[in-house]
Amino acid sequence: MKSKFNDMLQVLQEHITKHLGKTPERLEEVSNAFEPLQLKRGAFLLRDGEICKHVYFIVEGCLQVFVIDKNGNESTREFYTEEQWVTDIMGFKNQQASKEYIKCIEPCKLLRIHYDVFQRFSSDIPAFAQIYQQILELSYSNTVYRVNTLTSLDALDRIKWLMENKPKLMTRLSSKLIASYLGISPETMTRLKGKL
Amino acid sequence: MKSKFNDMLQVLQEHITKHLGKTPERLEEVSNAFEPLQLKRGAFLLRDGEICKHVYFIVEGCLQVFVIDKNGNESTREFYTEEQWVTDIMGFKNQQASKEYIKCIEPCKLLRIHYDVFQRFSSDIPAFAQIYQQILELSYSNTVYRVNTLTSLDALDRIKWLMENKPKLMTRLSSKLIASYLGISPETMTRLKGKL
DNA sequence: TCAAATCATTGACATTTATCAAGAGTCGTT
DNA sequence: AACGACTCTTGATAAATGTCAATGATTTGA
Repeated sequence: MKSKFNDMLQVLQEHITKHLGKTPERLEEVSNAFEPLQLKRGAFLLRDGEICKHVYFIVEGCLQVFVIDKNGNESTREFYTEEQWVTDIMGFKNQQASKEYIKCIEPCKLLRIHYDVFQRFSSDIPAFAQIYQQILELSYSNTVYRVNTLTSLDALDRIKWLMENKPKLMTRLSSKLIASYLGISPETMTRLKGKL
Repeated sequence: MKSKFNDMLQVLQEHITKHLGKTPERLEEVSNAFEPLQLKRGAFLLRDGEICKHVYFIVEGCLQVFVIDKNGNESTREFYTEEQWVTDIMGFKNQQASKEYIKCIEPCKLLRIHYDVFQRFSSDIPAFAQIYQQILELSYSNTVYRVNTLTSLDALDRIKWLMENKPKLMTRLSSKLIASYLGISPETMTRLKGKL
């Protein structure tokens, strides 16, 4: 369906324009380099050991990035939703095997750009490099906060932190997923919710 | 002492050249924008609530970046040593109050560059922007690993992880500091070391 | 080199959190 | 609408980790 694809591209274009503060040169060329992707709940974009070939832009839906520990439990590093960018950054940059999984936890509409094109745009189009750097800075900053909450807060305070800082995730996601994000078991999650 | 300052600048220049893969243009101009700094063990570069005005390059010594939790305990986000860059990235970029402390845990020789100069170089000198991006990617990647180890490993496995991945820190730092980095109490650290 | 401060270790105990199991509820798919 | 799969909750118990206190060792700065 051509019109749906165009709708998706428009979301991307507006996202880029908003973040850059102006309409960049070659916006059409850049957005046309993206490929649309519709995925069912449960589909994987990446598995442990695979090389991540794309950066994904989320038009609609929610993705979970996680690892699996020695007991087979999922530990979620991050959830990504509408108008966010997802990839395994170092695996992507160096084209090396990932240690993470990326999975759709809702039906998703995505746009993806291939490594080769990404690299070309990064060096050829300053506005593209600039957007990328902004995303990188924001991602880094989020992850820094995440480390600090994980090491300095107990389970109950981590739940409170999430409710205050990412309330939309709390309502959108299952308790089990939230628990895997906070580094606690689903049972503990249930019990602590009673103490709020 | 002029010659010591020159020695410090040379370390910086070699670091930049190595990471860029070539000697960049305007290297002298860039390195002369840095100010040398000698600090005693225990000195603070930044405290909670302050605005970080500089990016620091470590010529010699070790820095601790940490937060203080509600019980007054330090939680270390990261240690930085020779030839690494340190700042509170989002606070620096947006010139907003930091939530972290940055402290010398050894006598330190540092070079620092001021926010205004950093911004100017970032937009004027492509090689400078490129180095900055590399540092950002590496820092982000490290922090991602850190989140995954904190959520997916128990205390003993986190110690093992540190020994395998950052063995120099294990020998260089006190157990107390290591414990605050791993998110465990000093007593637990002592006990688990016996189980290795 | 010495005195003061900090650190590491150990024991006893408290607290937090995980694990296992079972039943009720919910959701998605057909 | 019904089936099956998954999720949530609760209880009982176990394991992991924290806290407090005391002692000896180590380090640091004067």
